[in-house]
Amino acid sequence: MVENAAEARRQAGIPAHEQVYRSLRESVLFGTLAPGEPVTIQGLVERLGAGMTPVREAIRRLTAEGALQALGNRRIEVPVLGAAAIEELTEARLALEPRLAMRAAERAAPEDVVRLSEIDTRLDRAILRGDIEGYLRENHAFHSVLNDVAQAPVMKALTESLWLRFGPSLRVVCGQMGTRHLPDCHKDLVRALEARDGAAAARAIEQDVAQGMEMILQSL
Amino acid sequence: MVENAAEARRQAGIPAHEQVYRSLRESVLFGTLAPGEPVTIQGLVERLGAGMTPVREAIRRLTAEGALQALGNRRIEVPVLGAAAIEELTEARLALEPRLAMRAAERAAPEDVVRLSEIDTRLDRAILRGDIEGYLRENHAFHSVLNDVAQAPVMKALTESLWLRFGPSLRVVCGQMGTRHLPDCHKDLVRALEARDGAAAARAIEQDVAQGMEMILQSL
DNA sequence: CAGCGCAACTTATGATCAAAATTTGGGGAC
DNA sequence: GTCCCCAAATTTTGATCATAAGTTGCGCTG
Repeated sequence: MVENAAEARRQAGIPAHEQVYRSLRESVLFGTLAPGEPVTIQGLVERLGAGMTPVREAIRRLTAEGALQALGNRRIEVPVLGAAAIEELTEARLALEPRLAMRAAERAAPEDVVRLSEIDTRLDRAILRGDIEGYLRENHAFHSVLNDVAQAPVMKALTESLWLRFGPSLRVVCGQMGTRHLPDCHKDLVRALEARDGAAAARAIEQDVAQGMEMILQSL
Repeated sequence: MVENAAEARRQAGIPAHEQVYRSLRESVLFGTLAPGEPVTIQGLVERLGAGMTPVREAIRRLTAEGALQALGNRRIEVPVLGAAAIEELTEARLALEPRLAMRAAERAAPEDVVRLSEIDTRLDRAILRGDIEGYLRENHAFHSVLNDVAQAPVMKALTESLWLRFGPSLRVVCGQMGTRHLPDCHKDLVRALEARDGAAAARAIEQDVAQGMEMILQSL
């Protein structure tokens, strides 16, 4: 990940701070940034070949979104979640995501259902393959598309903030336990969308959230 | 608000970007920043007597929190809320704030109740006085303390993001309608906390949210 | 009303200063 | 003589600024 300088330049038009933001965000969700890992400005400047100001802005943004945590001492790290934090995240997810699923069920067009099915297929393959990053990416994509269909940009943004918070912990859990035993209530959800059954969609997501977060909680 | 340079320097130890952030945040919640108003970096540099980098960081942070909106064209403004946005904000608030109130009721110490009562007293006085900024500040303080008592930092952060989003619109409404007819279910809430009745606390907040947001919705 | 140029603003860099962490070295205790 | 602890020096990292370079939008001219 050192040759990104050239890659970054390639995407001209997109400001550097945005590129750094996306890159860092991916690292939090799917990459190698572990809970408790320190994030330094200068480290990112070197790793991404960007200037200080864009890196700085990206870090502030991700800190505001809860993906990073500013320690008092001008130091920044990936937050370490305790049991209380995970329980709170679960409660917050249960407050928001079933509502989004319900809205999605009321608004889903057939092509949306197709898109979600395709993602779920890829997700299953990633699980069988034991591909952790693939699982994380497709799982996130599934929920992201679902929340797009809900047409609720604010609640989607809040939910994304929650995902950024438990992302690193989820990745650790997957690394420990492999991709077997992962929750997958997506089939139920797709069926609920097809049937335009909001309540069923909400229940499916509720299951998915509860199982996923329980797994994180179990592994301390 | 031009002499803030000296004032800012006085608060040494707190980084400039943090000071700019707080100042700008106050402007969004209680100040004179109206929906649709453009926010320029240079304007803030001059107004606050700060450098570009700290201003830039503060803006990114507030943009991530939804207080500001980045238009595509490198322009930033205070978001203008339509009916759909207000309805979504209402749904999001109803998803989160009653839960926080319930948690607060389960955890409130007597001194917390006292603190909230005091704020509510000042709030009533501000209403009688017709002091809009005072109302906005005390109202926010009331809910902020309540959400602190709930001991749920993540859900509190999400809720703050919602307040930042409707803050400017609420202020406009108050300017149009004065401080009469403002919702105040805080007495019910304080009683519920005293009785440690979580369900009653949730109902009180639900009322408060519904009435307040309805008022914003009514005035377009 | 199309094209052009100006003015305002944004983006990004690198330098500079300050603060925190880490290393290093010396002195004392056992 | 060895080990440990504390303090000074070094190094790493963060914060801020001044400025150069690049966009955007607006108004003006033809």
